[in-house]
Amino acid sequence: MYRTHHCGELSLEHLNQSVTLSGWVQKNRNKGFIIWTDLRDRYGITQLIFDEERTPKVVFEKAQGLGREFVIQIQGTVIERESKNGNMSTGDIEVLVDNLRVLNASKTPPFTIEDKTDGGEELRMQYRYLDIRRSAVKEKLMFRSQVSMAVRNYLTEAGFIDVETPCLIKSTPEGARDFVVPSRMNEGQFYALPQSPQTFKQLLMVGGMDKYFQIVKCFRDEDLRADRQPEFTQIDCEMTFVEQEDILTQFEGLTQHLLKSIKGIEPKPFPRLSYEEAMKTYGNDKPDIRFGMTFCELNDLAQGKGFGVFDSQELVVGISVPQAAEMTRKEIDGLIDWVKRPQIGAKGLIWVKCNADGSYKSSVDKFFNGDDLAQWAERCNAKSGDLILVLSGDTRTTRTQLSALRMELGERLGLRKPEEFAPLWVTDFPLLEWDEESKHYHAMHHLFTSPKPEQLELLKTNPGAVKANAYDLVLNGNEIGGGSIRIHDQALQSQMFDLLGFSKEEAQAQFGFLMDAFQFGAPPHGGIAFGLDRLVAILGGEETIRDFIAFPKNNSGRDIMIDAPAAIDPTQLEELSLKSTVTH
RNA sequence: GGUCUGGUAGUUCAGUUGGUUAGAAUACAUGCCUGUCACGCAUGGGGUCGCGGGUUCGAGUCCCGUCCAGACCGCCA
Repeated sequence: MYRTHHCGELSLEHLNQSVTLSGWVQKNRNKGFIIWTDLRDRYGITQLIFDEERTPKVVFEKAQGLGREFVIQIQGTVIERESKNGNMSTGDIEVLVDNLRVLNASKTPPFTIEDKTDGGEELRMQYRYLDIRRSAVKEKLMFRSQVSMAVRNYLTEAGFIDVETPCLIKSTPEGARDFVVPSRMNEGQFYALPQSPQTFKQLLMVGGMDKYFQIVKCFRDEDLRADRQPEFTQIDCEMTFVEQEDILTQFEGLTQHLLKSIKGIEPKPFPRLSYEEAMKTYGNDKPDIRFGMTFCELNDLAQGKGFGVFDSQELVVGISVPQAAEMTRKEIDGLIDWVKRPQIGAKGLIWVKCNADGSYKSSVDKFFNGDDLAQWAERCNAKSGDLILVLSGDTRTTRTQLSALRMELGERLGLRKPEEFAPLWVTDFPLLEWDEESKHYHAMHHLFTSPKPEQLELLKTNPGAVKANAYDLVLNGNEIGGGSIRIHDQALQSQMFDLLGFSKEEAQAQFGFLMDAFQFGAPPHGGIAFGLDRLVAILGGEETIRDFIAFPKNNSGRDIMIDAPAAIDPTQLEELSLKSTVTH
């Protein structure tokens, strides 16, 4: 038997008991006459003691040879410490070792296995198995397991059935690029890995499963970010005989359950914003509503006063930054440079200081007098001591730019508090978006999203104005879930494919199976999918998902531990009917 | 596809206007140490300054290219 106890459980209750422990050597403190060894496993750390007088000589000598990360098994007696350590749960006791067995030696690890490791990102990824020994990573993985179990429990309780859908499916146009897998048995043909199990879950509804969920890997071959991996996990859900309201209620319930069971937050109804309101108020369809600085449009106040920059623009819009009037000229110039960076791309930034004495000082004093600026301040709900920042330009771009500025300032001013959670629904997304490049509409959510039923006529005359029964769940400025009521009518689905630029033949070839299914009594249905990695990271108070994934890929989509992707053997290529493109 | 930041000891980093033998901390090794827990003290080993080219009497430092990593924009229905 390798152990009678783990390394996190011994206390004064176990005094004088003989115990067997196994684990990793965290650290040796060798004082010559006495050696303390911290023994670590998943559960904690227990201090071992090797003593010149009390430990058998052979064992004491063997202990001299222990290095960091050696795997050992010891047998010994639990004794009370002479000097206790209040900082650790096992700090009252130590184990006086009688017997020591080295189960496996270890090379010196390339970085320290500690909470505050000295290891850089790349090194930690290369030796991820060592990184996982650190409580920082280990606890994130355990946290993820906790969230995922809470999701399963809630959905199972609510009558959802967990069904697995295939990973080897068919490549589809629209949306993200697919990862493809060559088929050996079908020469020249390829499977694709699913970007989501979308069509399958709809077919499960046609199959009468009523309520489905799956915690499932999805794959998208697109560029990565701190919150984006090429393979990621979705909580994928679908329900039959539901309207939008039913879905929102059900999954607001799930999210509240998670907030309550994981973070102890009492449930409150989630605010709802239409897409239009979100764009107008926050310039963003995934607003962080933990802080204010909402947009105030100033066109009527700022135009026609002789300031040419404003007069010619579609939108003049500002935010009021609380208590920022004290900013120095240099700091404000810093902000101006920040919005002028290519990533943001603003031409400039107008500022108005609302001074404590009630006066105003702005970068456009030549064009606007105190009364004008007072009106701006009133519109922006700016109080004395606040700083108003104004951008102008075409509506879409300007909103995006001001939103980026708002988020940056929220970050800098410490308003994006990780332990505060502000969920909301964003609803009434446009069904379609015009794409200049391809000269046709593409689906804003996805191909199977239902238009608002009352707007079916509008679909024929002005498709761009049609709203969808689509909704996103937003948490702290991140989209953590999105879904829609689906089309279940073959004719309407066909009309959509048409609008999206599919020919009848293409639609039949790509989605014939779905159109067929719709002709055999497809029920009304809808659903939602949550990004589990993101959800877990945000609940954990972070926005980088990487450490919540056991073996993540790097920025370039590589797994540097196993060194994938990699070239494959020419014979393997031949077997797959693929020609080698590598020339030697 | 693009923008920005970085690459110097096992590791994390410092390195001035270009100038002698490239430093610190930590890790590692050896010795000492009668209660450590970030133990302490002493000694020691450890460097192709990412790679290639250029400027210069002289390059870790300046220039060009390239590779790698990270953040972001595009992209991600």
